[in-house]
Amino acid sequence: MPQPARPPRRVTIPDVARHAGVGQATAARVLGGYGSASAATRERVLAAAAELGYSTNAVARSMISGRTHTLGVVVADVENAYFARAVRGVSDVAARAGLQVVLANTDEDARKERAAVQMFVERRVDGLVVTPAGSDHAHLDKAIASGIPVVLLDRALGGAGLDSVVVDNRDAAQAAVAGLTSRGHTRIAVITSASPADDAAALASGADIWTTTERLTGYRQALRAAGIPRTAEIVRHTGYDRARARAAVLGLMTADDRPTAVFTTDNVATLGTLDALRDLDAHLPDDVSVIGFDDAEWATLIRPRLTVVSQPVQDLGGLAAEILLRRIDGSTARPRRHTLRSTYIDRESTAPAPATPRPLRLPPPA
Amino acid sequence: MPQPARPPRRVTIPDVARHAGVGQATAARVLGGYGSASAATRERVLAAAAELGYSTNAVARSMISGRTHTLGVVVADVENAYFARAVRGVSDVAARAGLQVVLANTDEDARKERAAVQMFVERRVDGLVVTPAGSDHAHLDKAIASGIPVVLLDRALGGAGLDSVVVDNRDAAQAAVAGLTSRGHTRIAVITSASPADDAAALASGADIWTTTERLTGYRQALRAAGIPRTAEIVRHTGYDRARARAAVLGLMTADDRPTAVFTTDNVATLGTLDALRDLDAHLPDDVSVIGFDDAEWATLIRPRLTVVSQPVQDLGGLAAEILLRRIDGSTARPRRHTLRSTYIDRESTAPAPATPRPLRLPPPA
DNA sequence: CGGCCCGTTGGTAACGTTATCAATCACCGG
DNA sequence: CCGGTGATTGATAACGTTACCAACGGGCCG
Repeated sequence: MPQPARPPRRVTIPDVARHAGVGQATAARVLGGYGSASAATRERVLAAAAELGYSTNAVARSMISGRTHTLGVVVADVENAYFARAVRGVSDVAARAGLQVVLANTDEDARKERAAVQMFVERRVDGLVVTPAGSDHAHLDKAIASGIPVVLLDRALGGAGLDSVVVDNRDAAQAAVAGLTSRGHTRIAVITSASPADDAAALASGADIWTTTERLTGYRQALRAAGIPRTAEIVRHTGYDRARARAAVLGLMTADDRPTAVFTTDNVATLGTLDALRDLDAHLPDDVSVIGFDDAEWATLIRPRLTVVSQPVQDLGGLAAEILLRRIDGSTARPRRHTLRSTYIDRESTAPAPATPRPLRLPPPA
Repeated sequence: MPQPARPPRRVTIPDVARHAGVGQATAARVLGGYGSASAATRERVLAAAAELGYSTNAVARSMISGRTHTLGVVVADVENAYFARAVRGVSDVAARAGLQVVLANTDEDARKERAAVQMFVERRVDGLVVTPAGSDHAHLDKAIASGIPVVLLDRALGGAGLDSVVVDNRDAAQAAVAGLTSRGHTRIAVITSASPADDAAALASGADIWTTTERLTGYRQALRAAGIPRTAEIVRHTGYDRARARAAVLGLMTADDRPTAVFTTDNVATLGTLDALRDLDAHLPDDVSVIGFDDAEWATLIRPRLTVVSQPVQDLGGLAAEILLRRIDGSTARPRRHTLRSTYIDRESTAPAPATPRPLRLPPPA
């Protein structure tokens, strides 16, 4: 009888109590591990429970305790290594506290995000980790209003009065790009998944909304600090799309006065950039220097090894979970932004700018 | 008031009913979307609900319906791209049916797996996708006995009478290795995460227990078919550990009569293998041919592009979810093993065996 | 020896839904 | 004008746990 024929009637506390010859409440106390019971009765109840194959109904327990021992996690896409690591970080800390993690993927779609958050509210998760896709946070406010603490991951949503866990995007990007300018690079391209609209908004308001716009700001600050004029900025918005990133770099590198360095603001952009440079037979780092944001398992596999800004992604997730646990415990500390340090890992993909950049051309298809 | 001061009393159906001036049952029918109600009352109730900010309590609903609209997924580690893709596959299909996914990582620890499964049973998930860490399945049988359908992912657990979703490991491995032997390779190493004990057991019994042992069997069959004696098999069991895989390949390649080809049975082994070959300054594919099991985003990034056996991992997860949905719907079809086809992607990392293999040495540290 | 405190025990009321069922009402055909 | 049919409505009983409270008995202090 390998798969369930029909949901068999489940053993409940009254069943166990009857079988053990004690009152319901007593059996409940023993099985629920609360209140008091003599050693003798405890043993009788436990024996009866084992004999009958009793298993706690966590749903009923949640119903009354108001706790589901569950954390909702809303990310763009678990398939992306970045989010996978973050989820793992949340999951580990949560598991240690006896909570489980429920997952939702949004694919950066604000509608899906709202639906997921609402579903989590209905499920009465104990806390919510969200990587917001849009700047609207009405749905998150509603969650909080209904008693569910929320922590933003990777993106801060300035002024929303929410806890958030992010890395020092601007400083890290600035330091990385400064390393490029100090080596004589003046034509430095940045490939980013930030949308042009967000970029423009950030630029106009002076306030950074997104992780990626923060990194762009860092890039711009570094250029300015090196005395490079604004007109020499080379920014390509390629969305969250490896092929578009490749195409953009291809275009950039085959034009006159091509960039001698590329800075990418996320892993997908990095992948697309390296695709293009490989296809162009570019020799890294002599022809082009590359710095990627976010480390990857393959970063040390390619030649030259990729220089990156490495983020403590798992810690980010872990910290988010810890903040949530504290809030669940009743903390009413003022919500704030928690910033973790990223580290610059200098490997082999940067070099001084070539005096006269070698022209790059796509070889004709064989 | 950014984070919840204190869990506010929640609006319930009786509240809405009172406010709308109708009976509880009527309000419940409207809000629950079942039974009948006149257009006028429906509107009144909905208005009252909106005004009061009512939100369904899914826990109470589950309590009575017996459905949690939740799937439990037990994997070794979401951080691993393979499992991340599988989880995504499950999640997508589940989401389309209105179910959410609860995640548990086991790190291949059978104890953690048992704990996770038990927790899922207590939570009354509607179904369970499990990547079993050990061959013991008592805990899974218990889940099924309690009415929760289970589908095994990636690993079949022969004879357990469970549904499982796997790829054609043996055939795919055999075909891949046969491609090597047909190109004149006779010294072909395999780097695997399978434990020596499991390998020996599989070899002795003739039955394959694990995905990885199946791939080993395919390797052995290919060698036999090519007339290569058993004594010429080169198998290294490196566990689930990139560094150990690297060390093993380092040892293998610097010995006399080194292998001219390496076949890896999983991505971690592939990574470690490529680490070693890069450190040895091996020239792929002339010095060594490499075939990896499981494709990766970086496989086309390295030079030469890596030849792999590609698995439809996301489909694997999706199919597992579909089977579960059918079982939840009441299907009592005989449990069986569902095998999906993997595809051999011939890229650039294989070549004919060199007549006289160039000796490989680790360059002295600079 | 009486009064009191405390560990133990069991009955029963929550928790917030859905399920069941009887009652009511309007409408229709005969 | 009456019996019947079907839609609409509301009271009330589940679901399986934990919370609450009163009752009981033994030991200890005064």
